[in-house]
Amino acid sequence: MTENTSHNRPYSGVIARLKQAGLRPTRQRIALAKLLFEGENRHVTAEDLHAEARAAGVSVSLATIYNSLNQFTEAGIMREVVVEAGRSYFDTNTGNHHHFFHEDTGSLEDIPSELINVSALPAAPLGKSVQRVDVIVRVSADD
Amino acid sequence: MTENTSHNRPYSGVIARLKQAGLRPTRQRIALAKLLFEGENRHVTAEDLHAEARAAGVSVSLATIYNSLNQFTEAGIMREVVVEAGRSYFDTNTGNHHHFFHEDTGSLEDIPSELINVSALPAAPLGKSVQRVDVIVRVSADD
DNA sequence: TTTCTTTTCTGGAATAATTCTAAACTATTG
DNA sequence: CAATAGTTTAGAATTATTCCAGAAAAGAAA
Repeated sequence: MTENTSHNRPYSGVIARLKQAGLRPTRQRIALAKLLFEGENRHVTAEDLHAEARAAGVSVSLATIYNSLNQFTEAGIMREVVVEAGRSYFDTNTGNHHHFFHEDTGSLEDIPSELINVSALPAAPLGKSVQRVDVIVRVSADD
Repeated sequence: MTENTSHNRPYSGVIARLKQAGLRPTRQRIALAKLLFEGENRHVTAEDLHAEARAAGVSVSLATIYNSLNQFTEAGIMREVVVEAGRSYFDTNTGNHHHFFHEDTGSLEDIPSELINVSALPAAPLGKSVQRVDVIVRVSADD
């Protein structure tokens, strides 16, 4: 019987996940998916992931890192978080939540959505619908 | 008496405003400040403002646009809004408020802070303080 | 004014993040 | 296994922004 939880699990779990997302489980996508999805949720930039892959002995081009992160995002198994002009972060947590952005270290930290209460949203303009509400709490070392 | 149009006023408010911000009122800063601060609040990119300046017959280099927007932001008379990786918006409204981001047109719209209620914020991590809370409501045309 | 000092402006080069391209490669299907 | 459709790759191209070093302009002083 095949295990099918989203926890740590063998090789095949990541493959199933890619297939379900409509992506061919290639050598490089499998390697990247393992780095990203086996373990805790994470926030990475393309460069981060590239360095990590190389450190893990996986040979993947930077172009493929970008392709994969974008495909994972389109497929809904990751999401993009924009906090700084000129750099994109990708988040493996696709559930409803928000972020602390540590301005001094450039790192992100999840805030569970229950902890933030966004209410009384004005209606979306006519003919438009709300895609998502992002709350970014910017923190930095005290003055 | 001299003319008193907003286009041709030697002592328009912008000069005072620049001085108060600790910035020398130079020809190009005055021209840009007039475009930005005389009238309604606005959201511009560097390219937007550059095009607008040229259209208004003001000759300013793009480097100066970037310098000025960054200086205005540092001086606290504008603020930067990050909604899309790879593009910076600058907002003349420095008060407490939030934004609709129209994903299809790439434009921003203010949401008065009274209309959004962000509560129960988790405490900022130790030794850090909250710089700002940004709420971005992403909207796009209905499917 | 005239001169001096300091700040600002500018075009072009430099940088950084990301996307594009076209050829080489690989997974899947028959 | 061979055909074909999808994927990867290195490097070129693109985009947004910053850097640079000389030229111009602003403020202060004489």
